Amino acid sequence: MASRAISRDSAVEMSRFCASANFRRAARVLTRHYDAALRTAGITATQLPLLAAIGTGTDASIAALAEALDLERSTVSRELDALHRLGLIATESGADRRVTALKLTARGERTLKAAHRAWQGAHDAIIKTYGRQPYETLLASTRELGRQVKGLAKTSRR
Amino acid sequence: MASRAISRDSAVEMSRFCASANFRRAARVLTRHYDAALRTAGITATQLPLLAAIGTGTDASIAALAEALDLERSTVSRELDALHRLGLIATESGADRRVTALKLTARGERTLKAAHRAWQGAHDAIIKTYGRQPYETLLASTRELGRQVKGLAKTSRR
DNA sequence: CGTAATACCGTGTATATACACGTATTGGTT
DNA sequence: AACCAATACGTGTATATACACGGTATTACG
Repeated sequence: MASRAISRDSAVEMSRFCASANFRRAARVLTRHYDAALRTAGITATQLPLLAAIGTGTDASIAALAEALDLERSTVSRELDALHRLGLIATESGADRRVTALKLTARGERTLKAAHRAWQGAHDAIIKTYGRQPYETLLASTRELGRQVKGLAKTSRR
Repeated sequence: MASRAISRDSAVEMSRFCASANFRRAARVLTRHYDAALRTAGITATQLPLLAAIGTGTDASIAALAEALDLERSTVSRELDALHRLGLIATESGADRRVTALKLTARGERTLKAAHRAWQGAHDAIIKTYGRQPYETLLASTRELGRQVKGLAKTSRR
């Protein structure tokens, strides 16, 4: 039947070219790779970007982290709960009592260092296989795509 | 303090170059983009690849889908539960009574068609902004990275 | 044949993520 | 000073994802 065939072609097209599907898939594979390496440090591949962002020393509020990482604020909120339970971060409330100022604890600093060693190994393995230059190109392109798609949402919302 | 500065540098390095962090982030942005478009079709950007894979007509078992999409079998299992509850797929058990043979229902076919229209809009918006050729290059590179990282896991497991 | 290895699958549990909604705080207007 | 819009945050609820574990069916092989 023709209609069945058309449906099949659409299915194949989406399977091959869907950006969401393909990037999610790559993200899953990569996350497993880093998770395996980070297990020794006691954190996950999802927690690392948050810990690292706080570790950069730049003023970190929940909203700022959400913006920097393209995460929902509520998601950041819950991730930070986990890091807090692990004793890796501390919260302070400054002048503006709405904002939660975040910083690493001593334990958080140590964990971040251990995580960096583990991360480096996982990273090097990828670079060795895929090549440094191609990797940097791919990373830059991926960032650019993200920026543009994010822009689409903003303009279409008007 | 030197140690503090080193920690900060590591943090910046990981924030910028971590493949997991960067690809997850892109995936989040992309998923929101497609989710918004797919809402009219009544499915999510995560369900679409599964529905599409089943819709290609190729023999689909849970293990086969997991392999094709780099998903855990248990995750596929639960996703399919959702699609089943929505009345979009049907399960049959064939000769080998271990495997669950999957196919779309009539409603599933209709939903897949509607989803394709919505998907096409979201896809076109991306292509128009990012460019067809660059997009295809980026997609191919992303797939290749995924393949290689997956390979790393296999060899290191020996 | 019968048993051991293997393959397919579901459930328990934990983390990751989003959206909708409500609450508290702040800054500017009248 | 009273008020209101904007800002920063948390909770409720649902989906997405993984790993560990256990159960059932199939295959391989001695």
